[in-house]
Formats: sequence, C-alpha cells, structure tokens
Amino acid sequence: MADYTFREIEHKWQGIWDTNKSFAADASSAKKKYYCLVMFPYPSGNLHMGHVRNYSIGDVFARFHRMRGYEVIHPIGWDSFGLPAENAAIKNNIHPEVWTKENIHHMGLQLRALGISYDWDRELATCDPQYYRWNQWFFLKMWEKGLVFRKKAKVNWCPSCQTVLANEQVNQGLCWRCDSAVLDRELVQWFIKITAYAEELLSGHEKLQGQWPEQVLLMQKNWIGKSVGAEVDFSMVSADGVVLSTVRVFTTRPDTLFGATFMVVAPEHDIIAAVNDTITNSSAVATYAEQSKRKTTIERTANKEKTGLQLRGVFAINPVNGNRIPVFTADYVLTGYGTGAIMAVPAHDQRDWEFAKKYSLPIVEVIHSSGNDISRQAYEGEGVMVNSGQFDGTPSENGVSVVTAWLESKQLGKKAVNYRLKEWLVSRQRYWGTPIPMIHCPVCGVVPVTEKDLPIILPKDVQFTGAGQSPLATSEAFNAVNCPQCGISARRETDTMDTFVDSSWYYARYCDAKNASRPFDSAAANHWLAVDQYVGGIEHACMHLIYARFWHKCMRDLGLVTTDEPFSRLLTQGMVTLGGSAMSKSKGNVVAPDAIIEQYGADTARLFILFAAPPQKQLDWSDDGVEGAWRFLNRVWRLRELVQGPFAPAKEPLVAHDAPILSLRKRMNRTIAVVTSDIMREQQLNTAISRIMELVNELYAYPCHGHDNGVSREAYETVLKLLSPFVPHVTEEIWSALGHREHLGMSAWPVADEKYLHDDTIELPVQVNGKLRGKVSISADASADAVRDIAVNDEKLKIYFSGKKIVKFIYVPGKIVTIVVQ
RNA sequence: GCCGAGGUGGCGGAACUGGCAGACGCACGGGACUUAAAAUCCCGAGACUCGCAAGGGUCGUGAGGGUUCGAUUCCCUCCCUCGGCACCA
Repeated sequence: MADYTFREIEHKWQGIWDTNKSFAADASSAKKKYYCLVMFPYPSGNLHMGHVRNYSIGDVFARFHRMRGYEVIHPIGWDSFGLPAENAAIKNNIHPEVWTKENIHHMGLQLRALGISYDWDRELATCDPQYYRWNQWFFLKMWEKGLVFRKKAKVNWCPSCQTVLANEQVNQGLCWRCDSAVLDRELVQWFIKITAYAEELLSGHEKLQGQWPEQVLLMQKNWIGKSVGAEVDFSMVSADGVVLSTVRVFTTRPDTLFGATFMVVAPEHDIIAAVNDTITNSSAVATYAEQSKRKTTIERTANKEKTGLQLRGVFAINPVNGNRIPVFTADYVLTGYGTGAIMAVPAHDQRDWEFAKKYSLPIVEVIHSSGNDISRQAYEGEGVMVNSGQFDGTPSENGVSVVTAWLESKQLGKKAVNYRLKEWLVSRQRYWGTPIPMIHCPVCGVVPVTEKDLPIILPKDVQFTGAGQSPLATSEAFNAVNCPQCGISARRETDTMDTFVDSSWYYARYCDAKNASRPFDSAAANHWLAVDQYVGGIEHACMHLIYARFWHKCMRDLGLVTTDEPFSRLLTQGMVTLGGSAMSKSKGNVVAPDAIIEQYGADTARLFILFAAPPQKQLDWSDDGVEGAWRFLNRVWRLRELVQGPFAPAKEPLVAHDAPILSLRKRMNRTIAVVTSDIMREQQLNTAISRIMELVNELYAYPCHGHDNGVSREAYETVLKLLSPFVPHVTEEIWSALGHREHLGMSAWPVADEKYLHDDTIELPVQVNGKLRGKVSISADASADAVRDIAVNDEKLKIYFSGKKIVKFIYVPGKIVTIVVQ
C-alpha cells in the first residue's frame, strides 16, 4: 500500500488556509478570546529545529483552543533589528535592510511550509518605520515622565560588538552575543528607569505563581534582588576630631551595628574627593582608584583576594557607640549598589572578616551563638546580641527592627530597601536599530524631537566603520537638524536603541498591527490582552521577560492598557541542542528542518519533535525516530481503509455481549479525557501523542471493523480530532475524504462521556507483606470487607496465608490491596 | 561560594496526591506475507536466576541510611550532571 502523499496534501491545505484566511482573528467574534504567542524570531536566514519545536508547540495550543470554541489570535512577526544584520552588511557589503528583508521572506515561506496557523495579516517587522516610530514615541513619553534619562556612568563595553551592553546582557563578565570579555567604560549613555518598577516587578509574581515556571520567577526574583535593611549615617572626622562630612551606609544587619570596626567605601565614592585635602595619602588613594577602574569585570570578580587602602587622616564615628573607626577604600565594595559605602562588621560578615584579617583590624563579636568561633571565620547566622550596650540580650531576629527603630528615633538612620536591579542602559553605538529621537542643541542642551516629526528614519547614507561610534554619525543629512526649541543648528543623537525595546511591546502591536496614528488602539489591545499562553526560551527570563513586564506597566500607566501583566501563562521550552550545545550559526552546528520536511513532510517533522520529549526539556537532536513518527502517520492514514464502508450508528445502549465495542468506547473516551488534560493542564504534548498512539493501536486490534457498528469509525474520527492540532494537514485530508464538509480544524474538540470513564469491575493488585503476589477481580464499588473476602479466599493467593496470621488488611479503593501476615 | 532543577532499560522518555516501575516510541530479536527484499501485520524483550515446559524466585529508578503495610515519589547524608547569580553589604 502506498505511503500517503504528504507533498500534495500539505500544499493543498496550506493553500486553502491561506485563501480562506482560516486563522484570521476576529475581534468582533462573540466567542471567548484566546491569545497564543510564541516569541518572535530573529530573521537570521533559516529556520532551525529549535524554531520548529517552538512554533509547533504554539500551534498545538492555538489549534486546540480554536477547536475548544475560542476565538484565537495567533500572530507572527520579526524581531528584525540587531547586530547580525549589521555584521553581515559589513562582511558582504550588502545593506542590512536588504539582508533582513530577504531573510524574512525566506523564513516566512519556511513557516508557511510548516502549516502553523498564523493570522498573517498581523505580521510585523520591528525594522519597519511604521513599527519603530512607536519605539520613538514611547521613548518621548517616558522622557516626559522622567523614566528616560542620560547620565555618565560606568557601563559595560563589548570591544568586539563595539557597543555598550545592558547588565542583563552580560553573563559572567562576557557579552551575551559574542562571549568577549566585557570592559568597564565611563560613558554618557541613555537609561530607562526600570528600577521605578522594581517593587511591582517583584510583587507582580504573585499573580504569575503557578502560571509561570517556578524557575523563571526565581531567576527574576534573584535578578531584582530585593534586600531590606537600614541606612545609617556615619560622621566623617579628621584626626583632630573636626566633622568633615557624613557618609551613609546600607546594611541588612543593623543588629550588628555595634560590631562595625571599620568602614569601606568604593573607589569611586564621592567622599574620597571630598576629604582629599585632609587625607595624608591622597596620591596613593588616587592610584588605587585608578587601578580598580582599569580592571575588567572578570578581573575584579575572579580574584576574591581582597585589596584595599586606608584613607589616612580621617575616621568615621560609629553612631551607636561613638567609636572612632578607620576608613578604607576597597574594590570589593561596589559603587552601583546601596550607597557605595559599608560599615564593616568582620565578626559577622565573611568578606569583612577576610579584609580585617588581612589588615589586622579588630573583630568584635556582637551576635553570640554557642558553638561558633569568630577567630576562625565570620558567624553570619542568628544569635543573641552582645557587646551592644542597651541591646544586650536581644535575639538578633528582633535586633534588626529594634535597632532600626532606635536609629530612626535618634535620626541617625532609617529603614531602607535596596535592589540589585540596575537601570536599563538602552543606547547602542550601532546602526541597525531604532534611532533615539533626541537632539543635542549647543544652547538648550538635550531636546526631544517633536512628536509630529516621527518617525526619525534610519539614514541610508552611512558608513559601516565598525569603529566604536554609531554609523549614524557618518550621515550628513541625518545630522543636519535645527533645535526644535530655539531653531539654531544642532545635531541629532546618533545612538540607536537596544533591540530589547522592540520586543518589549510587540505583543500589544499585534492587536492592531496596522494602526498608523497610534502604537495600537487601546480597545483592541484590551480586547486581546493579556497573552493567554506565551511560549519562549528560558534564556529570556532576566532579559526580555523582565523588560516586557516593565514596559507593559509603563503602557498601563500611560493609559494604553488596563492589565498589569502582559503574559498570563508562560511555557519555557527547552533548547534543541546538538551534541549537548546550543545550535548556533557561528558554531556551525545548526540542523535545518528542510531535509526532514522534504523527505517526510511537515506533519512528520512536527509530530516527531513534539513526541521526542516534554516541551520544557532540553532536547539533544537526533533524527532516530523520525521514521517512527512517519510510520505512525501512515498507520493512521491506512486506518481509513479499515473503517471504510457503510456504517450503522453505534448501538445505544451497549450491552454486555458487545465487549469489544464497549472496550473501544472506553478507550476512546479515556483517551479524550487524558489528551485534553495533557494539552491543557499538564502541557505534556509528548504523552498526549502517546495516548493517541494507544488508541490507534487499539483500533488496529479491534475485531469488528466493517460490519454491524460505527464504533470504529467513531473512534477513528476521534483520533483525527485529537491529532489535528499536532498534524493538521493529514488529518484534515482524511477528514474531508470521510465526507465531512466542515474543516476538521474548525470542528468541535471531542468531550469525554463520563459514563465510559469508570469500570464496573477492576483488576486489583494484591500485595502480601509489601510484595506483589497476585490480582483479584472485584466490582468497583465493593466494600473493604467484600474485597477482603475475595482476596483471602483467592486460590492463587492462599499459599501466602496458609499457616499465617493476617495482622493487617489495607484496601486503597480502586488502587491496591495490601495484606500483612505473620 | 549561594540558589534552583535533575539522575529511571541499549536510547528518547512514562508513572495521578505514597499504591502494579519501565506506558508510548526508537533500536533490537522472532514469526507471518513475499521467489527474495523493502514495506506491512503479529509476537517478544529491565537484569540475574530456577524450570523440559507451564510457571516461579531474587535484585532493580545515582550511592548509603530512615519513615511506612508499601518509596522513583517523603526525610537525612553523600556523589554526579545541568542551569541561574556571583565580593550585592
């Protein structure tokens, strides 16, 4: 028998879906909406198996919900700004736009060939001026609200990408794109005040609990890094006691304040300049600060051996006991966290302890707990306060609030919260991105572009020098501008925006993708949002997924959307790797789906990758088993012939002698129930497929095809329905061949009939002394006593009881019987 | 170093809330069909072991201990792999 002709079939149905706009989402529909979204791709040129996996997963959810009666919006677009286009431009002397558009075209065809049920009318590309003009618009709105600002700061510089990077884009001191060691540079850059929403980004997790993977919430929580403590003011005095200034420190352990025996400030701290005239070793201090600045992030963090230098001639006064303590500068204190200055409590902080040992500073125990020895290492746990004046005897757990309250009453300090989350550095010294809509006027300073002048279009007459300055600076025409305020000759900002801006709100644009006068219509956005199911890689946990949540809250506060969170439910799919490492173009280990689609078709490719592993799990690529997926589809295809013929409706009610019929009915209904729950609740698509395979196997074993009943056809049609979100083409083809006029993908998802989900009699395993010894057949509603009777009198089991005394009998209804004998 | 996830046959992976470990598939072996092969259909299969056979027994979810009638699942100790953060006061 011939294999099924996937080429014609897939081509045919893709054509039909396209012509009919089968998957266009209709906002005026009376049905309940369902927004299914998979993170949009970067148009690198070709789909790889990872894409096939993601978009197949998303398509199962979309098609499933369509059949469940939802009005589904399932859009697609292109995250099309970014470095690879620019690098390709430099290398091949082709404009990034040309390169990008060609890739979009090609990958669009590839996606269509997979039969993903997109609403193509909503397609967008972030490099389109009609899209990125709204990035500029948002930028201006945030500027008005004070959420965008410009400052000189120590920033991450990637020497290979020739641009600055946000914190989120540095992994272990390396650039997220190219793995180059990142350098610190002091530069004036544009920032977005994401920290204004730090608390809400954290508290918003409550709503996401259970709907997002625990892992992602945890990663975000750690990234935001909230710590609660106190800020305390220490006076800075000269050797002869003259008060010079005040230095504020942040601590999470105000209960250890009496143990502060020295102070450390970051090498960049302002106090160093302020007391420069007083300290006696200012040139050595300046040299130390200079050295620290020159270290790369890796150098500073790889070597945990602490270095530092005392600011000679000045002291800090510990406000709780008036002790005069030495002041150091050391680069283990970071300028970007807290106040950039710490009170050092060597007895109860290991870092301070190491520093104290190295520089022979006093270590004073103030939290006592028996069994630890602060001469060997710091004790960071809880205990009872000692050497702490009036607070002696207070448990340290209470000490935090008690001491904080005391500080507040004396106006020496106050409760404070700190976050590790830093401001989002959004400017980039690269070409292929959204121009930042700002103008530098020699008189007025920084002036925003007027809204009506948007979009500020990326100029084409630029040179790609790769020289660490934005290529935009090389365009004469772009830079010739007059100040919108005073009208004199000014120049444009030449940096572009981080491409993570583009992806921070695209999901909202899909709701009204063609709007030319606003980013999107609020009514449309509020109709479709939030995204009900979002699918994407976990590598975005602390990048895109934080930025987008932040952006959404900004849009809410601008009155554009009403929801607090953009993505209600999240599935982070595992990477598809090859030999254990991520597929990447630069490593040259990318597996393209084309060969499989060519040989077996899109349905096989989809089924195979979904069946190979649960969606969340990393999948190391191997094409062992593609054959199996192909075989299975052919088995389904061939079943057509088995169930073909004139059908009588299935008999109702089924009677006892119809055992095979009843058995198939039961299997069918159970399959419906478990597949539905696997897709919807568990999101275990691999087991859903295996359940359908079982039903197919049962259909093959079914002895009554073709004569007195329609149960096998009923079961077969159920198989087609259950399978259609996974393999939409072949199932649709069979469905229509069976004489249905309505498309399978638009038909109703089957519902399990309760009455077939439970058995009247069950095979019950019997354990004796914890070992499985046999099985008994009982009626499902049998009482424990009845079960006991049957079990102890069972012929095969008798040998285990003879001459023994039954000391315990346990019946777990419907599950198992356990008998303990002696 | 801190936090988190995980470790199940030759392989990918199943197993609801503590209740028959290994579903489903791959690879493999056997049979049917065929001149033959491919394809297809059927059957087998965790390891060790007793038995001519039917059918038994023991062990078995990284290692060791514990709780329990019963543990892949809960607790403790340890080993390994992967991921996140990394001098965050």
